[in-house]
Amino acid sequence: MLKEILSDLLKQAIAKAQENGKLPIVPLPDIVIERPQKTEHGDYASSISLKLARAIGTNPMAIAKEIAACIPATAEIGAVSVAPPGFINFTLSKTWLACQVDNILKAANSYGNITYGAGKKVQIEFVSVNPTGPLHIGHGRGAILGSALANALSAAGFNVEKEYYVNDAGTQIDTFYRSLWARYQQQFEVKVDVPTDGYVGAYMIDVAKEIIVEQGDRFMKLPEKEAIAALGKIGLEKMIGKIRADLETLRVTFDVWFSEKSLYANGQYATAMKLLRDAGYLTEKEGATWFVSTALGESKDNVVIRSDGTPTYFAADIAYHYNKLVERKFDQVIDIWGADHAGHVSRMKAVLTALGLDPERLDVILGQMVTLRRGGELVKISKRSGEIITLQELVEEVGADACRFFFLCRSADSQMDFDMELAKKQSSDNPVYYVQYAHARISSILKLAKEHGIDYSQGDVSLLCHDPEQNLIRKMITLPEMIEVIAKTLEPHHLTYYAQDLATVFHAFYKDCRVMPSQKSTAPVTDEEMAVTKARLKLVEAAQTVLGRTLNLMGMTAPDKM
RNA sequence: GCGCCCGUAGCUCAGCGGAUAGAGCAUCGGUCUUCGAAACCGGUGGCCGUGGGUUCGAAUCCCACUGGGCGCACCA
Repeated sequence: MLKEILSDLLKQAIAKAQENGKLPIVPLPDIVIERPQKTEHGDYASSISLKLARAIGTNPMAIAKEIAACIPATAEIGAVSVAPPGFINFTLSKTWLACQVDNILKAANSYGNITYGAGKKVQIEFVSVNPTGPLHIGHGRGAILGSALANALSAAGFNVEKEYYVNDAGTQIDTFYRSLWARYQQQFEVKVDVPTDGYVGAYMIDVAKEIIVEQGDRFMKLPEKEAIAALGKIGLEKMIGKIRADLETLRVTFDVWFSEKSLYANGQYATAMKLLRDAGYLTEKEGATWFVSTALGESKDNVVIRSDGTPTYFAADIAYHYNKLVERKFDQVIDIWGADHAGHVSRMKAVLTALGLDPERLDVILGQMVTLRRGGELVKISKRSGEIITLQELVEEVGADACRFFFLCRSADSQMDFDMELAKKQSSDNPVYYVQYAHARISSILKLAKEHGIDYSQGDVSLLCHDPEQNLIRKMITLPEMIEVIAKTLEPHHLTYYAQDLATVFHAFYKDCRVMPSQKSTAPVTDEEMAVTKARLKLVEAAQTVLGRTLNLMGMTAPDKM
């Protein structure tokens, strides 16, 4: 990647300057290559001389000049300059930039892929909502974050597995079973109430009705205990099926649906608990078993096994993470949780330490709360009043593409407003359409070229030397850098900004540079004009590749027409 | 009380140690006889919550304060 090439060049230049006695030998700080905000400062810059100035004790401008003088000429660099207070600025070579168009076309849909991840096994676990109710909009944010991050990490060279942890054990499942049994009986005019702690939502009635359509009243004839278990199991499958279908309409899919129950069946729960006990991190208190998190600097201990002998959610999660890191040997595990689970993070990390694992192997991304609005008006999403807007309703109203873009365009750790009115607008106000429109425009140019039978495969990219063309190429070649940033920070929101920037430079190019020869003109097309057309068609196709890839990473469609 | 996240343009938010702080929307004004005007160009608009500190250099790092959100169960 360019940044590495430049930082290597600087390293060599400094070494050379030191050999020549132009610079004293001092310990080298990290060489950071950054992108200047102002275009007149070039494409890349380094402040290395400002940092060296401290150690050397002379003025940074002089140091910068010495270093710059030792930078050898390379294909990539067009110019090196020094600017106060001591920056070394690099401008990319015009011919090198133009050549990148051919590289992009050659790489096609793999353009942007990098080797940063080195094939490391990464698991991203997200959504993982209890299968006891429908997904709401907050879950949508986690779903999109996870699926886009997975795409980006794959592009960054990681071996990624997406997982949904199904909480199919524990008290909430028992409650779900009893609630469903009540709704089922009600369909047969039995006077029973949904348990007071139960799930009262109308969707439970729908599930009960569905089961009756498929299986009739056969559960009414079973002993109650048996009926609850059998009915519940079917209901649970149906709920999971609904969740899966909801997510699929958002183009969110998983490689593994992992059952919590399986941790008890295969003995891994017991193994994890034994490891903690042997390491001295479990203690009995008030009839329950506690994880002694205070021994690891936490503010309080946590119950792992209740006094009635049942494991808590925390205990299951301990076994689950033991399974991920020890049994399945993921190099890195990323959990995406809602902000309401923030308190769970440090506990979970403490558990890993207690199990003798490196807590750095676990990253937790907390998606902050989402508020819904229509234009200026807040949409209440109170569970109690039953006004809750489900994820399904949101997707139906605004569409999967807009949903994905809007959930993605804010960093996970800031709360977000989701404006349904804006997301639905089919106009320039809406960034979703702005980006997709650029793609459609490109398709339409390429279609026109095809209709005219123009074969541009031999187009000469060195003709692409005008500013609008070069600026477009400049933006395109930062795709790999952007992917690396996401891999390092686990912040997929950069995708949306990149997509908008790319669309902007494309539209600017389109305005300034005509691609196809004018159809209205009566004069015959000259050879020079045709050569430019062919070069620009290559550029346009490359732009489509990069924009399409970006949309693809966001999980959005790249339409040929709108 | 303790912990985590946030406070940047009228609004929604990027930027998270570098050069004159950015985008979209809103607002004001320009641009269609030629590849899609769902587009482009320009103007207005900022004590980057407040106060200290570190640094050659701070919106960015540290401390205190302040406003908002979320946690602090033998719930998940």
